[in-house]
Amino acid sequence: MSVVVRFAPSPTGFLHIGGARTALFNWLFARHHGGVFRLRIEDTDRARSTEAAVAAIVDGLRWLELDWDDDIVMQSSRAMSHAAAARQLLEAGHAYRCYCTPEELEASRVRARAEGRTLLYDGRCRDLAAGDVPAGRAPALRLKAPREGETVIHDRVQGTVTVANQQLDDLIILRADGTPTYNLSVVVDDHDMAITHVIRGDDHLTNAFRQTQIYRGLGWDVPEFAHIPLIHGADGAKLSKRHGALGVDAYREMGFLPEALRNYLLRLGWSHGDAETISTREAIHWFDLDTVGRGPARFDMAKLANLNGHYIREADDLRLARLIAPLLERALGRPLDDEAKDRLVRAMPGLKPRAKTLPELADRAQFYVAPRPIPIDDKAKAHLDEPARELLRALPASLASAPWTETSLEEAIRAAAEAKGVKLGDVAQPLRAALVGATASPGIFQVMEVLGRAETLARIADAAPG
RNA sequence: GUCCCCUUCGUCUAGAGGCCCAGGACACCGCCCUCUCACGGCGGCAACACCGGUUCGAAUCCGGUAGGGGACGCCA
Repeated sequence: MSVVVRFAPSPTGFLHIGGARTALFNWLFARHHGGVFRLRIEDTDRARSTEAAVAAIVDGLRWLELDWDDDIVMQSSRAMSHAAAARQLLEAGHAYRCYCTPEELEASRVRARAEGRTLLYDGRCRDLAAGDVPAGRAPALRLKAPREGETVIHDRVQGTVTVANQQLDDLIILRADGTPTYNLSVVVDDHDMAITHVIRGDDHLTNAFRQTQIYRGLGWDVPEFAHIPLIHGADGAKLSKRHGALGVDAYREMGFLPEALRNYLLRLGWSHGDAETISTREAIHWFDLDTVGRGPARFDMAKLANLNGHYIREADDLRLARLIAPLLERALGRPLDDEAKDRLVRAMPGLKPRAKTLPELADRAQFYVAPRPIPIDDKAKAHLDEPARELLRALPASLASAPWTETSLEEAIRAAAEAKGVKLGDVAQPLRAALVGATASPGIFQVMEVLGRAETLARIADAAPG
């Protein structure tokens, strides 16, 4: 059987991190099985759905490089099919009209809660006699759910889960205004889109039972379900929007690479032996539902940062230079010229192992492209006392005949230090202070090579005039 | 309240009766490398929620307890 899966977010905000993981799992499952990954926007809540949110979701998926197949399906465009299914259910006797008002229903829920009773709908409109139908009220349509027996789902992640039908009430499938509700829309759309596997968050597990009843009422095959555990915050509570869950755009702005976020999300609730850094190729090759864990996982920013550091080190120099250029331009308040951009690319090998995020990388790179005289922080200034400046003033002469490469510069400066009877560090730290303006940086000889002879000598002269 | 699910180091996890007085990764600590800071290498700290049972033998199977989570909308 060929696999067809979907990611079906509701456009009420950004693509949050839990949704991103759901999308990733669906995408990996489809790619692993050579199947189809579709995107459906569940925009039937007209009040809360926005076009901006649709754009944010699409942007988020694109940034994560989770490409979908076929056109995006807007759920709102499928109202006719939903209504037809509702009609079919009504005609087959699997649904009935309910005249209770939302206010009445809410009131009985409040009462039930206060009295410690079940909050389920009691089905009072199920067998309404024609004479008892309230006049002038538009009815909602409810599913006539089985009252006895049990409903069982065979979940690819959660296993076989059974619920007594007494625990499942008659859910509304069509609102009084004729629009379909979530559970009906999902079933009809998944059926029409030929979805074979429904992979979604754990919070939908109870919906799976109700949806199973709808499938049965419609006489359709039930797809396979896989309910993956939710991601929790550091405090162990559900990582929800109101709990400060962030959108993937926020992670992007924090300077995480998409491949790092993908790898991190993948390892949350899924594993392949001891594998930690997993390429997308490997992920597609290895991923399957049966190895997804059952317990919720807590989000750990430190581990994400570590993984991001790994992917920064692996990333292409030009790509990284392009990613941080805008950050540097903002910090410097002016555009970078070609020489500066080129310097950034050549500096990247030395910069990469020293940053875990893009802003950090930009920060560490700034001295390479800052205009002279470069600012020197207090700790660096401490390395520029008079004896140190004296050492610096002698350097240009020692460097005069050295080819401007990292290795020859190192040779020349080591020789100069030895001749003066000082340790290499006694020269290197003042030099670092002069060239970088700070006490930490990539190897100082590499810094010199990247800066070039003219810029290096000029910065030395700035720090040790005379 | 009712129903469902979950429970291995602080965190993510390996583990599917003997390979486990529990392995890896992050974080933390120490050492090494070293011109600084990182990276890297080496080492350390640290967990089978609890109680019963089954078995020659249990992290792994069964039961209970405790804790955590999710769901109960004319939201999705």
